[in-house]
Order: sequence, then structure tokens, then C-alpha cells
Amino acid sequence: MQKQPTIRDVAQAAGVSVAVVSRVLNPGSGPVADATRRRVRDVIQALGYHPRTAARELKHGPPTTLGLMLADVSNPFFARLADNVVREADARGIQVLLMTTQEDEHLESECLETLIERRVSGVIATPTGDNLDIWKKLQDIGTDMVFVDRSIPSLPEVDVVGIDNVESARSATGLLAAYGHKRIGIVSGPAVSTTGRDRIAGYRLAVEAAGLEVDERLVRHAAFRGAAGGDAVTALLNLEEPPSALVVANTAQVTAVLRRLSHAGLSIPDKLSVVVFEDSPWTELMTPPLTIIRQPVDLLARHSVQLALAKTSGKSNGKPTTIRVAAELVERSSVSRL
Amino acid sequence: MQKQPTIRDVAQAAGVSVAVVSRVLNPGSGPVADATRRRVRDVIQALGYHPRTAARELKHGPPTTLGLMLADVSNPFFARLADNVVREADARGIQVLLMTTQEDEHLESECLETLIERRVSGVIATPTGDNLDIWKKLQDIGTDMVFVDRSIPSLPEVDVVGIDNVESARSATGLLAAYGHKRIGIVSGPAVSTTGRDRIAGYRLAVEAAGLEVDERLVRHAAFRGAAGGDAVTALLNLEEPPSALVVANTAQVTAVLRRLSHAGLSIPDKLSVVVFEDSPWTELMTPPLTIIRQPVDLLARHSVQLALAKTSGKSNGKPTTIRVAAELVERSSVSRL
DNA sequence: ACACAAAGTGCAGCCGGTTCCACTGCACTT
DNA sequence: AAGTGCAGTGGAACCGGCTGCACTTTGTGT
Repeated sequence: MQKQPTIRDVAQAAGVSVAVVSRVLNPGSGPVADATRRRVRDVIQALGYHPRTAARELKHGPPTTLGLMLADVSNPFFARLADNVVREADARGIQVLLMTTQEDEHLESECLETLIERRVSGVIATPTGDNLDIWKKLQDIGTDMVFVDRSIPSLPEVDVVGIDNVESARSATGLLAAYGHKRIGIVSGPAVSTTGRDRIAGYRLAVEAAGLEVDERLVRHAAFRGAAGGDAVTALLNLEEPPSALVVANTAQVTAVLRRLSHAGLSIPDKLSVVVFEDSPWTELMTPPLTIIRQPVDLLARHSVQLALAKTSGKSNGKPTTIRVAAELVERSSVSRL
Repeated sequence: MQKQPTIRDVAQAAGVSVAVVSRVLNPGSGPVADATRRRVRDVIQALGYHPRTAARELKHGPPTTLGLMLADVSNPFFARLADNVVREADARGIQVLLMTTQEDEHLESECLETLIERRVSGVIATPTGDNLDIWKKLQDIGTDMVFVDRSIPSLPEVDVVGIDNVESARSATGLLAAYGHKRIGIVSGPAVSTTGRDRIAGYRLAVEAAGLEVDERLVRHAAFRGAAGGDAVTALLNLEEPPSALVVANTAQVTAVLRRLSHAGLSIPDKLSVVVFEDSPWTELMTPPLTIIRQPVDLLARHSVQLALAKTSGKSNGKPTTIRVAAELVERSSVSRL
């Protein structure tokens, strides 16, 4: 473990001043004679010199780090989002600091503190609790923030990227109604989440559009973590008039729901038709292959990174942007005609 | 967007010197009178002061950031690993810089450069190509390195954490043999990866232990990315004497393999018995539920983080450690008795 | 009362880059 | 020949915390 050469070592070895080395390091920051540049480059190579990011960041906090704060990376949807965000960021020479909140407001606030201390240039997040004041603080110090998947209505200054939740739930529910289902259940996210609410709203729209009445007993909110999804299913199945079709709009609870259905011995789609908000490859491997709502994760990631970097790079009009990309309904075989 | 207060602002507002503020910030670094401490704390609170990590890191690069370099976070195994690593690190007040190599040697070298420039205290990685010189360089500057899941034999100084690949493949293959299968195929990782090789080694052990001969045509290496897994399956099925059982030891290719089997109309386990290295929840939802090798991701993550932080915190004996945790064979219904 | 230690505090410089500005040549105008 | 412009370079002041050492208060023992 040797001690690392500094810019001054390089300068000395190349017989120039540190200013020149710095200019070689940051092309465009000033003129350097070609011969000098080559010489400095050679010395840098020979010494194995690498400028320290920390020192660099000290001068003017540069847009070199992005915070990615997700609820839970073990959820495949978020995992793929993370993968795409990292790739998009990498393509722009940006690094990603990954944090997970486990849907815990308190953990989230700690993560936010860290992001403040790091002076990251931007944050892409799935907000959990409200932590309103910290979010505002982060905003105050000039961090570009983007909420992805969910949002916080009381923070209107933040960019939002997500699918059109109302429309996607409407189309999923609409499909079931079109196949003749009259009693359609839905398991969505918690009522405090915008995602959870919007999808229920889309569901209502579709049910009413089909000329049916919304039976509140068929509408279930479930927490993102824990066994809430399974319990919701059980409750639905135990109804006097159980549903003949089910929309699982809570991605984090899809496997929990399916497991419960499987344990209940409910055969899909004979006894129950199902549409799920989950487009992992395995949904196609199930028997029967599941009809799903596909979220274009790549687009979500690209837009998020773009927005998170837009303000810094000056390409922004300053106004908060909301981007809703369309989710795709992929029909497979888990829905039967009634 | 206001400019942030610095330690000097705090000092001035509290009527003390920066040294005192610093000591309040870092308990244990020197004595401070209780009254002073309170006053300083109040001012910090009032001003909303947050020390900048970048400045802090300048002095002595501190163990506050860990690099996590994975091949592909959209692979559920790595995703869960990432989730656990982030949690373990967070519990120790450490942040995680996530990078993905996409199994690309060149991307990997760029990631490594970044890690060098950041002077991260430790790196947890699934190495891809060899990039030997950069790894050594990273090691030279005192970065604690841990290879997880795979390793690079020519870098013996690095800690390694993973499951016992030989043993796990042996037990998976052994199970199939015990059920009477004589022709057992295996699709493993590429031959250049330790994981790919070791699992094949375990396979051979089991086949020979069962008194059978290894038919090299049944042994397939497949790249982690792309359609290699599917192609391997097709090749196996097209054999004159196709296998009656299959071990899918390449986690990244499990869905590709299953998809190909499904398209081929092969019913599991009647026509083909299957054991897969993949313990995502969905494997239980398949019909039939898949017999799997379960990797204790939480343990892998915990050990990795511990090792990555051990040297820095001085709790290490200096010698490189290799930790092999046991993988568990979970019997479900995808294996039939022949 | 006096010496002397310990607690509490401040100054100033360092960490390793970036950048403003002043300075030197030299080619090119008039 | 004096004047102008600019490529090329170096000096030194930052950025925002940390910290060694010297200094001032206190408190304690005799």
C-alpha cells in the first residue's frame, strides 16, 4: 500500500506547474502546448496518477454523483429500474449512490441526510413517508429531484416520472369487464401512496364504464411489504360473493398474492381470472402464462436520469415536469371469458 | 437555492472557533464544555448546517463509501445481493456506490478507474474479465477488495465470499442420480468463470459417484447474457440420447432455459426432471414448483460487507480470507423418479 | 498563596485539487 | 518601432473541513 501521487508530484516530475497539469486533466479549461500536454500525459501514465474525486468536488460540487433512493431493490421492478438508471448514468459519466428505504420513513430521512451531506447533484427516488421538510431542504440547496413511480402531491416542485397509473388500471380492469366479468376485485398499494390511489381510481373508472357498480368490499389496499397481499386475497375469497376476476395492482405483492391463490387451490383462469402489474420474465413461464401490465422500465430510467441532470446542465426551463409513459397491457392466458 | 453554511459560519454564529465546532461534530476528537457543545448544537440546528462529505474525505479518505460492482442488477440474485449489501452497509453508516459491468470487461475497467478516483474504502465485486493490472492497482492503494459469487484465481490476495459451488452442484446432480436418472445434463456458466467451472466439477463428482460415466455432450457452458442458455437446451434436446434430467447451474440463464423447455413442449417432470440454481419466490409458483438450490444471499452480503470493512477497521489478520457458505437444496416437485 | 495539571479553546496550516490573474514571449498590425 | 492580441505558463488563493500545538482558564494539592 503505497501513498498515491498528487497533482504536485506530477507537476514536479513533468517540470511544469500544477495549473498546467490541471488543464491537461480538464481539457477546455485553458490552453496547453501540445508538447507539454504529451509530456504531462506521459508522466501521469508513468506515475499511475488518478485525481481524487473528493478534492475535485470540493471546489464546486460537480454533477458527478446521483442518488438513487428506492424502496426495495429485491423487488424485480425496482431492480430493473436500478439497473437501467445505473446504465443511463454511466453513459453520461455519472455515478450512482444506491440507497434503500425499506418503505421506512425513518430510514428514508437518514438517507436524505446523507444525500445532503454528499451534495449530490441529483436524486431519483421513490418517496415513502412524507419527510416534507428534508425534501424541501434538499431542494433548497439546489439538488435536482425526480420522483419515479410514485410522488408526493404536497411537493409540487419536483419532477415526476411514472406510468399512467389511472389508465393502466383502467385498461386492466376494462379487459376483465370486456370478458364478461361482473365482480372484479383489485389489490392495490396502500391508500397513502399515489400509485395505490391512482390505480384504484382507474379501476373505478373501468367498472363504472362497464355499467357496473363498485362494490367497496372488492377494493383492497395492501402494504408494499409483509403478507398484506395474501391477506387481502383471503378476504376477497371469503366474501359471500367472491370475485371472478382480480387485478393485482401492487407489484410488490404479486408473488404473495399468487402464492395465496395457489394454496387456496384456485385454478387460474377457470375459477379466477387474473391480471397483474408485473412484467418479470417469469410471468410468461407460469401455467397459464399471466396477462400483465408491462411498465417500460428503460424509458422510466432514461427520463428520470435526463430530468435529474437537466437542471444542472442548464437544459431545463425551470418548471417542474411530469412525464407519464404508457404501460402496455400484454394479453396472455390468465383471463377467461365468463 | 441558497448557499450552504460552512463550519466557519457556524463557528462565528456560536462565537467559537472552527476547531470547537469540529470537535462537537466528531465526538471524541477533543474536549468541549457542555455549555459550548449545546450552544454549537443549537446553532447547527438553527442554520441547518450539514458538513460536506467531500471536504471531510479530503483529509484522510475515510471508510464511508463502498463500491458494489455487479454484473447485472436485473438478475434477481444480484438484485437481492445488492439489497442486502446496501442494508448491511447502511447499518454501519456506510454508503454504497452501485456499478454494473454488464459482464463487459471494458465497462468493468471504467468502473474500476472510477473507484480508484473515489478512493473508496472497499469494493465488493463480481469480477468479469481479467483487468488484472487495474485490480492490482486498486489493491495497491489500499482498497479492501472482496469478490463475491465468483473470483479470479490469479488474484489470490483478494477475499472471496460465495457458496460452495462444487458441493452445491454435486448435491443437485446427486439428487437426480438418486432418483434413478442416468443421463443428466447440465447448463453452467461460461468456462472462464470460476462459478461455471466449479459447478461442472461438482457435477462430475456426482455423476462418477453414481457409477456413471460423464458424457461430455451433456455438459454445457453458456454465457451469462444473451440466448446462450436456450441454445444449450436445444442442443441437449437434439441429442440422439437426450437427457432425462437437467441441472441449470447458470442462474442468469434460468428463465431462458425454462422458456425454451416450455416452447419445446417438454413437460416437467414427466419428460424432464429439473433442478435450478435460482431461489426467487416465483420458482415456487411454477407448475410444478421447482426443486432449487437456494443461496443464502443475506449471509453472502453480510460476510462481504464485513470483510470489505474489516481491514479498514483493523479487525483483520491481513491474510486473505475465503468464505464458503452452504447452499441449500430445496426439494419441490420438478424431479421425478425414473 | 503558589505551583502545576488538566480542561477548554483558538490559530494556522494541511489535504489535493481548481481557477483567477499576472506574466512572458512571439507573431502580426499599423 | 511601438502597439496589440493571444497562446502558454506559473503563483497563489481558494474550497470546507480537520488537527497539532500553543495558549488561557479553571481546579487541585500542599
